[in-house]
Amino acid sequence: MRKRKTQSKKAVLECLQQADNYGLKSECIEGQLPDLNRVTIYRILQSFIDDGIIHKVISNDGKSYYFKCNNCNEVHFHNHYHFKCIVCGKVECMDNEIEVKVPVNYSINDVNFWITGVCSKCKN
Amino acid sequence: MRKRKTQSKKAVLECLQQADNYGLKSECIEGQLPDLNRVTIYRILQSFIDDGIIHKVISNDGKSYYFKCNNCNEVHFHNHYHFKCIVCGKVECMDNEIEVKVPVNYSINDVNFWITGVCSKCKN
DNA sequence: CATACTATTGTAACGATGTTACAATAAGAT
DNA sequence: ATCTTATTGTAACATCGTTACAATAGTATG
Repeated sequence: MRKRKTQSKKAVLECLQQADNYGLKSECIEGQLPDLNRVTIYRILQSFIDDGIIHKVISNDGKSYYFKCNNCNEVHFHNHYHFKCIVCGKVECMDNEIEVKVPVNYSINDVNFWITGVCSKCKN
Repeated sequence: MRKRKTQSKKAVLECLQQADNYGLKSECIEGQLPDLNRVTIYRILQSFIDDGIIHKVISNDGKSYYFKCNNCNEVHFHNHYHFKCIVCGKVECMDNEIEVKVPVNYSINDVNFWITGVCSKCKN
């Protein structure tokens, strides 16, 4: 028998889908699904990552954010950045590509770019 | 009375200076200075940050790395990246600047760029 | 539908990283 | 040499995440 479709997984996935291109902290999912155990949420998130449904990015404050994958069908190489607004606290997955150059004989496996600032909605 | 020069601070600073442009984890400093208390090391590092002598960058695995400041005399705005080698595990502060563009009406306060890969020393 | 198998979940405990409170120690001004 | 207080050590706590194990619930089969 393989993976099962459970109420818990469905609920977590809905949370992530509603967040759109905004990332969610595990803590935030806990808040939205108080009936689900903390450990269960971590396990479900990890299983989604294994399935390639979501990806996890660690922010510049050391906390994990989970994103529903939209455009990264096959490859999970992200040469774009994530933006965290210091006013509303929301984290956005930005499409803008970033050109990356490393010295000769250095090779790249993965990148993790964070920009902190104020988003357009909070700028007035 | 102001800040005092202590043996402990001297020892921690030496660790950081020896590391050159490589960053150190608090854990690593603990290993090099077993006589110093864990809490003391955290406090000394924080005081160095307050003094502008070092800066702290959180890596893409969520761990803190501490760097002795070399070129960032006044401003601590880092639009360069940090490179972590997946073979030797060392973290380097890279000089290469990265051009950052954000959408209209977004403003930047800080950036945190990490690249994971293999450094030239580990490539063979 | 009833049953059996086992993936999933809840509970408790642990581990790693970092912080706080408070008493003991030591830097340095007098 | 003494006194003030910044610094340190100890213990405890906080957060985020993981592990072990028993209880629960999907789902494949009769």
